[in-house]
Amino acid sequence: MSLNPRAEFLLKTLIERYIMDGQPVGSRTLSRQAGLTLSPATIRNVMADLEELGLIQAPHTSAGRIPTALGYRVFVDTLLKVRPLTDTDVRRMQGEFASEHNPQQLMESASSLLSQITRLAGIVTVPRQEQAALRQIEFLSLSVNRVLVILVTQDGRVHNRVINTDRHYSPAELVEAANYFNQTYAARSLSEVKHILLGEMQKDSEAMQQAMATAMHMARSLFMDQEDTGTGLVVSGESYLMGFPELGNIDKLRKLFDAFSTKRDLLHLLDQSIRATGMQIFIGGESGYQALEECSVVTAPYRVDGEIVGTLGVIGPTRMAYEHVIPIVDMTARLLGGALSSDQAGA
Amino acid sequence: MSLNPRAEFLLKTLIERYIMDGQPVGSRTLSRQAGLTLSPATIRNVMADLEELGLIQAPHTSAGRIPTALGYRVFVDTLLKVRPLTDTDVRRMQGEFASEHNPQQLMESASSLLSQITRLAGIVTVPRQEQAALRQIEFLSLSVNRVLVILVTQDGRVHNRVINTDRHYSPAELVEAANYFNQTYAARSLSEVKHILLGEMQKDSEAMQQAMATAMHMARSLFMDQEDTGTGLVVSGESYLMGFPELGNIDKLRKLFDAFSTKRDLLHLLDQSIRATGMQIFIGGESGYQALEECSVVTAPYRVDGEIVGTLGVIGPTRMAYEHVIPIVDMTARLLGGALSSDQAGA
DNA sequence: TCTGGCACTCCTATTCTTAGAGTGCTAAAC
DNA sequence: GTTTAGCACTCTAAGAATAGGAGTGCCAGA
Repeated sequence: MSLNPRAEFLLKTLIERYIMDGQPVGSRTLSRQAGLTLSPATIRNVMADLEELGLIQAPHTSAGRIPTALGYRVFVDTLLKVRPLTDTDVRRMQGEFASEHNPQQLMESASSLLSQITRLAGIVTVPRQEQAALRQIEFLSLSVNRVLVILVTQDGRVHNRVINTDRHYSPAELVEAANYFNQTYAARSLSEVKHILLGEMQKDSEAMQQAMATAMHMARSLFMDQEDTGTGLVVSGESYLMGFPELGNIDKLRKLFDAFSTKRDLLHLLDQSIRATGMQIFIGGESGYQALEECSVVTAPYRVDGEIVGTLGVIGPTRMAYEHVIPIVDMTARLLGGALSSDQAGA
Repeated sequence: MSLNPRAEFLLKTLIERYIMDGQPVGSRTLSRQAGLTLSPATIRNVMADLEELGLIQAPHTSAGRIPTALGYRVFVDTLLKVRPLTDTDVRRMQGEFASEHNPQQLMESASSLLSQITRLAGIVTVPRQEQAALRQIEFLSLSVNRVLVILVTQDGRVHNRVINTDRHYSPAELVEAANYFNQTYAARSLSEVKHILLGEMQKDSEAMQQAMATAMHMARSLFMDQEDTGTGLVVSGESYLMGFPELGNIDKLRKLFDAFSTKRDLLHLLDQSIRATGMQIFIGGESGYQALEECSVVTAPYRVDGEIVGTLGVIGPTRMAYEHVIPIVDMTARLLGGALSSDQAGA
């Protein structure tokens, strides 16, 4: 695909214009917008070329042109110059995070910050419990045969789970078991712990000391019993999406909202992007999910102490102001990561 | 307002018909629907009377009639015969609750059950922490000056809060403090505890024994620091609302969704209904919230061990199938209450 | 008190028309 | 060779006109 500079410039201008007002862009408009001393006729020739290349298309014979998904792709990958955030912006965003310490709330702040600034739907994946490292575990006797397990992970989140036991455990037993657990498994990831436990449990339980046996028993109920309860996804500002005419069709909106409700598809998509180390942009159908047909998703992973633990980003119509959105998503990822890390370091 | 039986019957039939297909009902249609041997002309006379009374209205000169809010009110209060749920239905609903024990998940099940069955938006208020009685409290040292407080309320919910302390507390101190707390305040409501604490703290702290002092210190941070974190409202199935043509206007939908997002107004409304002991139905503007303009809200409080602790219900267009919705909301409230109570009793 | 009939109103859907925007092509100008 | 002006053509969006239909209110007679 060889584009001469003029064609590139015109493509860029056309897309920027289209992002601005959502109307198909005609040759006359473009010739004015571009600021070049070229007549509409010349522009038309270039536009015909761009159409040939599949970068733009005409909704119908006598409308202007709109970018195709491929056009956006080229735009985003090679033509777009993001404008860095001003210091004021950064400080304002920092302010939003400064007041929070609770990890869950930090994620909610991040999500609502994203949606408020970009006026799109903000999404933040909560770190997978599996990947999080264990910091501390405690067992509390709730009643005769119910034990509350409190599990604190390295990222500072606290998880509760009530497990039903088949006999009564005394508080002393539970404390001992927790101590054993904390000594043996601290700083390992939960999936690792699970794995080791599976091995340990093969061994003859007769040989176990009491604390260890109790711990094993708790662990079995804890890890084998059930999946993580949370949906692992924080979403805010969905209703902003209703403002966009290209999503005006109730049916499309509905699909989108169902995706937010079920959250499964979204999590899938975001799981993909957690593997990438940097910003990712899914344009239109690229994501492979029907509900996101006319939407783009801009994501960035965030790190806690250097380790990627989750992803955040926004969902909006393909026609979104990428040059604004991208630095905001990027900065939010940094800030959230920073807040979670320092939060932890400061502990 | 004196309605003769025939007029009542016709009003009932008209509303039922309108709820069915959403079209204004004309005299001819009504005369057929009602199954009475009355000519359309006669019906028209009756309809004119009903219009005079403000129970129905004509959208324009030559359309049929549709019910007014007042009409719905009369319908719901005096004409409606709810059809009880079949045993099969009840059993199926019970099934949904049987698999869950965690209170938070029970509420989510209730909400999604409501929305799935009624195809409207389901809402469940989480019991206010303030009202819940304290069952157990524990303090866990997370790091030098951070303590994790675990608070278990009578309804079985577990709350975490991390508090920053100004000095380090040893595990032993924390255990002692927790013991003191549990002995002194168990089974009192959180607001009561807060109140008592305020009193205690007036006393000369010199006179306090160590455990008590530590407990007081924790308590101050715990209760004075911050509001409850959760939004206290579980919502599901919002997207069902997009299917209704009367909410087809994107702007109206948007308002509604914003109400779901902010949740404050909804909580207000539901707070009202928590004071009523039985089912409540808000029709259209009655609720006083603009976002609920063309919506009705059907709510029922649910009880845990005889005590009303929260409300649940559905939100849908005024034209909803009340005779279906009402028993479902009622039953869900019973089941949720039951599940939470027995869950507790069985502990 | 109920009913049939009739004139009237208003909405809805359809068709037709028009104005405007934009294109592609060709031939001339640079 | 590239750019431009001109022109015929296409398609849409919006408005005007029209017809059909549903439903009403009222009156007079059963």
